[in-house]
Amino acid sequence: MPKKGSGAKNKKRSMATIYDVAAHAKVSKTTVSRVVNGEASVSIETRARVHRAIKALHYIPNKAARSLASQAEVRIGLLYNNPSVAYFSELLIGALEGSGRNGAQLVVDKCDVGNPVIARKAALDLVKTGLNGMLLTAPLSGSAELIRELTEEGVSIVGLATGRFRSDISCVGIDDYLAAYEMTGYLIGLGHRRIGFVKGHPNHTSSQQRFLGFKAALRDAGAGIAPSVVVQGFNSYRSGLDAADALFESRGKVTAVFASNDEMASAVLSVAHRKGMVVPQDLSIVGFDDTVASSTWPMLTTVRQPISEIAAKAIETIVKNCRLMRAGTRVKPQNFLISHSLVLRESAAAPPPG
Amino acid sequence: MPKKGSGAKNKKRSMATIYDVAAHAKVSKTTVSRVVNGEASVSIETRARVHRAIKALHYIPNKAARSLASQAEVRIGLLYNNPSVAYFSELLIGALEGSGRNGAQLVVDKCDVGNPVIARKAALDLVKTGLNGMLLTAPLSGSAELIRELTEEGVSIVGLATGRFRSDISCVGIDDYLAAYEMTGYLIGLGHRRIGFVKGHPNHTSSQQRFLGFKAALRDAGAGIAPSVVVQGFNSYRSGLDAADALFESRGKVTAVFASNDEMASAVLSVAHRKGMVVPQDLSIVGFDDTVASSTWPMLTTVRQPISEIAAKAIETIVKNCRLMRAGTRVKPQNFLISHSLVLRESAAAPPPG
DNA sequence: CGCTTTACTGGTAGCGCTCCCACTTTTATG
DNA sequence: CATAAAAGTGGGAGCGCTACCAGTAAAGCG
Repeated sequence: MPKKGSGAKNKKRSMATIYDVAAHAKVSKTTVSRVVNGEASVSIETRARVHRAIKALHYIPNKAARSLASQAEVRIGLLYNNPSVAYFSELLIGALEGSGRNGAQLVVDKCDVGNPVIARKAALDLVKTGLNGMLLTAPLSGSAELIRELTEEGVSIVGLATGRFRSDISCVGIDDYLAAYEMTGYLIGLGHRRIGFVKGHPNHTSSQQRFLGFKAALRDAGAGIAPSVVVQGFNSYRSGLDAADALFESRGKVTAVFASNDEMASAVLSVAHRKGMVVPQDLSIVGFDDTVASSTWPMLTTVRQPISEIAAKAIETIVKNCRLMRAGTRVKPQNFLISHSLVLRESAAAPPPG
Repeated sequence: MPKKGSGAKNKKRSMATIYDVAAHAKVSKTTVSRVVNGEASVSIETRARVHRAIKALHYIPNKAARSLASQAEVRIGLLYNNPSVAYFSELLIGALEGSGRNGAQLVVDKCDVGNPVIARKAALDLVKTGLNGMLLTAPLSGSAELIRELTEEGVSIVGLATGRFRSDISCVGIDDYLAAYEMTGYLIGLGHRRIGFVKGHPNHTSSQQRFLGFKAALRDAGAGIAPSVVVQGFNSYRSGLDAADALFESRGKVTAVFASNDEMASAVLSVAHRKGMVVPQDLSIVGFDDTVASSTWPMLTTVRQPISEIAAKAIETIVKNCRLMRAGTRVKPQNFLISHSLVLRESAAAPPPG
C-alpha cells in the first residue's frame, strides 16, 4: 500500500522556487541563480550542493519571472503561407523546439507571403506587436527593402534557407548549389544523359542556386550530355503537374527528372504514372527537401534538408543576437551552413537500355 | 524628405509600460489593468480614455510580467509522432494560435505515440517538466489509464478529435460518425452500390466512429447495396498502399473507395492509377480530414475537418480549465463539437454504367 | 606584514503586472 | 435624511527571478 501525502514534497500547487532551493542548499538565491545560469564564479562544492537541491526539489526555473527580471523576453515572428505543409510543419517544429530551449516566444502569423506588398505590411504589423526578432523564409528573405526596414526597427532577423549567403543578414541553411550539383551527379552516374529539370519558384534565391548547381554538374560532366529540358515550376504540387506536362510534351525525351522540390517531384511522379510510365524503370524522378518523400510510390530519392535543425539554429541565432543588441553590442551578420545529404530511395535508377 | 527621429515617441528600446499608459490617461495603473483585462467596473469615459492612451502609446502588455503576477502561466504539452505531417502541421498552427491568444506556452515533444508504454512515459516526463495542461491526440486520448494518471497530477487535459465524446475528459472535435455517414450517403447518392472501405488505425476511437458511420449509412440506404469490402489500414500512406492492394484483389469489384483519412485515400489513388484505372470515371475515391486533398490528381473529395480550429479551441479550453482549477473551482469535462463539411472535388463521380 | 587583487558569496532593488484591500464617491433604501 | 450598498478608483504588496553593488575571506605581492 503506497503511503500517500506523507512524503516530503507536495505534488503540484506551487512549484519549488529559487528560494526553496537556496534554503535547501544553504546558500543565497543569488548563488542558485548563478548555478542555474552556468556562471563561472561558484565553487565546485557549492555548485554540487545546489545541483543536488535542485534535483531533490524538482526545481524548474520560472520562465516568466526570468524573462521579466532579465528584460530578456525575446519574441520572434514568423510569417507563413503554407508553401508546402510538410515543409512548414518541420519548420515549425524546429522553431518551436529552438524557442523552448532558448526561452523565446514564437509568434506565427499567416499572410500571402508571395505578394510583396501584403507580406511587407504583414511583417511590419507583426513587428509593431512588439517583436524582437523575425525569422524570414523565402521569398521574404530575398527582399532587401524589407530587411532594411526591419533592421531599422531594431529587429534581429535571420534568413532561412536563402540558398546563398549574404552580408546584410544572418542566414542559416544548406548549400543548395552543392546539393543540386551532387544530386545531378548521381543521376549522371546512374547513366542518365538527358535530364529534365523543374525549376523552383523564381522568387526564391534557393531555387536559383539549385538550378545553377544542376547546370554546373551537367557542364562538368562534359561531353555526351544532351542539352537538358528545363521547365519552370512554382514549388506547388499544382505547378508540378503543369511542369510535368510541359516536360513530357517537349521533343527531347528525358530519362530522368530533377524537380526543385519534393512537392513538384511527386506531381511529376503522378503525371508519369498517368502516362503509363513505370518509375524508375522508364523514368527516374528525384526531388529536393525530403518533405513528402515517403508518401509517394515509389518512394522519392531526394536531397534531405534538415529543416527543423535549420529553424532551431535560426531561432538560437536570433535570440543570441537580441541579447547582444540589448547589451549594446553591435552584431554582424553570421552565416551558418547546415549539412544536407542525398537520400537514395526507389524513384531513381539507371535509364532504360533503349 | 521625411523628418526622422523628431517624432514624439521613441522607437524600440523599452516599450511603454502600464505606468506610462496610466500617466497618459491620468488614472492609476490598476485601472489600466482593469481596462486591459476587460473587467466591468470601470466607467465608460475612463475606459475610453485609457483605450486612447493605449493606442497613442502603442502599449502592449508584457506577457512575462502578466503571467508572473497572475501566477497564471499555463504551459501546455503536446506529444506528437508525425502521424501525418499535414495533419500535425495544421494542428500545430491552431495550437500555436490558441496559445498566443490565451497567453499559454506550448511545449511540444516527439515520441512514439503508438507505443503505449513509451507514450505514457513520455507524457509523464513532460508533465514533470512543469506542465499545467496537456493536449491529447489519438491514440493517447484513448488511454483511460494515462488520463487518470495525468488528472491525478493535476494536469488539465483535453482530448482532440476523439471521435465520440466522453465523460472523463473534455474533448473537442467533429462528429466523425455523422461525417462518415454523410460522405457515404453522398457516394450512394451518386449511384454507387458496392463501396470499399479502408479502416483507420484501430487504436483511434475516431476510426471506429468513421467506420460505424459508414456502416450505418449503408444500412439505412436499405436494399440494393452490396455488402461492402472492408480492409484495415493504419492511417499511413504506406498502409493505404497495402489496403488498396487487398481491396482490388478481393473478388467483389467496388466502384468507390472510402478511405478513413486522406493519406490512405491518396495511396489508394496511386494504386488505382498504377492498375490503369481512371479516377473518377472507373473508380471514385474519397478521403477524410482534408489534409492532402489538393496535392493529388485528381483532387480528392473528402471530409473537411477544421483541425486548426479544433486545436485552438482545445488550447482555449485547457487554459480556461487551468485558471478555474487554480481558483479552486472543480471543473467538469466539457465537450465541444466543431462542424465539419463535405468538400466535393474531383475524385468522386457516378459509377461507370457497366 | 600591510596592501591590493582575486575568488566567492550575499543583500537589495527592481522588471511589469495582477491582486487584495482600502478609499471615495454616487445611488438606492428604509 | 441617515444609512447601506453599490460603483468606481487608487495604493501597496508581492509573483520569481536577475542585475548590481557590496561585502568577506583567501591569495598574491613588494
